[in-house]
Amino acid sequence: MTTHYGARPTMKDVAAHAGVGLKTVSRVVNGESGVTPATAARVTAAIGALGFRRNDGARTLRTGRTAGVALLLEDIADPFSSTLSRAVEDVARGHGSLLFAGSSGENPLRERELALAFCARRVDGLLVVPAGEDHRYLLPELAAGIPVVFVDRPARQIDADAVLSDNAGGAREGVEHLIRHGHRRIAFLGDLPHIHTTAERLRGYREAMAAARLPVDEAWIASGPTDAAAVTTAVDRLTSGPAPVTALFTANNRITFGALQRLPALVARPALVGFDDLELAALLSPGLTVIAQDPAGLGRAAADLLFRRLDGYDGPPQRVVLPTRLISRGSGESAPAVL
Amino acid sequence: MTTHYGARPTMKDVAAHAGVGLKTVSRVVNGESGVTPATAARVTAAIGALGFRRNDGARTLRTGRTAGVALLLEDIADPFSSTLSRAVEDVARGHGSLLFAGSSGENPLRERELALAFCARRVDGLLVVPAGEDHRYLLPELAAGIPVVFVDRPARQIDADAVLSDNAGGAREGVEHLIRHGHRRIAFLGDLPHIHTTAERLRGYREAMAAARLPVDEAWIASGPTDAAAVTTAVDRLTSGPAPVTALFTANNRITFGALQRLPALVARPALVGFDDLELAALLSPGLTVIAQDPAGLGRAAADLLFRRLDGYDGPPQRVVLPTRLISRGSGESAPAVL
DNA sequence: CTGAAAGCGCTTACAG
DNA sequence: CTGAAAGCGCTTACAG
Repeated sequence: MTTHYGARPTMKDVAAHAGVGLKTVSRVVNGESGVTPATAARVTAAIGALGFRRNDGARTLRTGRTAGVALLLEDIADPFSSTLSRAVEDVARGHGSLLFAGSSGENPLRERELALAFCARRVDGLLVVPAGEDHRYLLPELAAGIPVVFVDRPARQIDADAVLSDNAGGAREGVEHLIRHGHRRIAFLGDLPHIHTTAERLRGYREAMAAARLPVDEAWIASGPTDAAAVTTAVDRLTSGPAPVTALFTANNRITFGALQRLPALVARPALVGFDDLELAALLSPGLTVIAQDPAGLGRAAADLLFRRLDGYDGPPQRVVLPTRLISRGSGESAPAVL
Repeated sequence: MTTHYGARPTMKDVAAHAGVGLKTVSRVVNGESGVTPATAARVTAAIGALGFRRNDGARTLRTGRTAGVALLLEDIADPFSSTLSRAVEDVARGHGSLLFAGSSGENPLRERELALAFCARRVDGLLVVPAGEDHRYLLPELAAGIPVVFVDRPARQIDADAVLSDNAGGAREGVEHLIRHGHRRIAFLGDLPHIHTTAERLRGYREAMAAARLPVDEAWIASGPTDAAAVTTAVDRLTSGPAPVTALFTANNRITFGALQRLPALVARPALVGFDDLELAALLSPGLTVIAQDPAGLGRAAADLLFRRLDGYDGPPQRVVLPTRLISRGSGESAPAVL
């Protein structure tokens, strides 16, 4: 090892060390044909001796392809996001591509900042679980040929590829399930109302209630922050008073989690169906009934679409919708405590 | 927008459009001083008109700093990994750095492949949850001044920074807890034995047993694959026969998860303490007693150390050990069913 | 089979 | 305050 601390050998150094031209080193490094075994051996030896590693940044500058894609999530620490992320990584790997990951934290400014930083790195493509309300800032990138696929929520103000869950259909199925078990007073607990998935799931809730000709008291709809304290407050309000609800539909995993924490403290435990599965759901008593999404499927479908675009597919923006799945485990099958 | 599909405007294009020199554009883009407001305005207008975005790859080539760090995990979909990842991301963000993430899948070849790919991108630094047995392949990178910090497990065959949990101490505390509640026949269920954390946790188990002068039957130690089927088999074997164990110490979250699935099927439910916390642990019946690690703390400490190195700190390789925490919730406090 | 020249899009040093 | 030249480490297109 003759490298100095902080200095990396370049192809030029390798060429000098091996006594060949720069282009010959390039050929060996890239496995191109047309180099005699003897020459190649000299180059290989020099590479080893100097600890040379090609600078892919320089390569990118010349070839234009980064071999990297970026994934923008709400929060990588959330199980939904991390499962999706892993699926994307696996697809990217199959295409020889590395993954940049960033968490927007549901902050539109941060989303934009991250997306543009990735674009400045000239990633080959972008996968975005959007937080923002306006994605026109991506127009120059799209015009420059960087494909962008939206995941979980569609783009706003621009027409772009999107891979989504059947949010309305899933919520409808969940609420129908509660109705089928005798519930008529059913609460909807959702995330912030402007979020696309919240709106869609609420739509599914309303559709199910309407289809069963059940009136909806607007007081049954709690859409807001999803921290434990907020959910506790909402659960307490909904399950108390003269005419409490007998069932809860919790519209995402954080809300379900919050509600589960609170339920044991209640006198009459309401039935519960949650949107999104939780890992230990089957081990609770009662088991947790959910509308399960397929985060890995979303990630795969989105990444597949992105790489098809990178391979030249040039059709109009697509919208892919993946089905959800009802999993009955007990919490959603109890009859109303009060009739 | 006058950009053509697939073509990105460069500083040269902006300069021509604004009727200024290249360097003036560079100054405006980078917010350097010494440009009249009028000139700056012309440049800014040209940037907007052309949809120009600086190519950070080209910038990197000249400056040598990538403003990106890489994080190599076992599996980003695992809650431990994803929480750690988010903490690293937050620290990186504070330093203006983006994050590359990759999952090695506990495969040494894949780890090496990913690490070298990140190095070829000339990331500023590397954070590694190692899967491999020999990290000498990183020597040229370290020599070139790329700092590498190992997380959760130390490097092998090289001397490098490492941020670890107190695995032996945590396991010892968990097993002592079971002993304190009357258990004498305690099983250890671990991951593959060659993994550093497995070995350390087993060491803690043996220390606790020895300190209490309890004999250890080697048949009580099951170290191997952590899939549900393997864990089920192990649990069944350990809890049956003429002299079953009365308590289980499950040495990571996947094993705890597998054991929890199986316990309801057993006649006599053994006590259980798991290493790593699970999200719904408090809602199970009985609640799950665990030795909790601090994955976010590990990520933060490792990232802090990495950025200190990037800021010039040049001390000898450090080893940081973070404490674990016993959380009693019920499953670890039941007395032996059989005495 | 081999290599010298030009250029990718920036920044660094320098000169006006 | 402004810009022309050189160069970062590679690959592309050519020539021998």
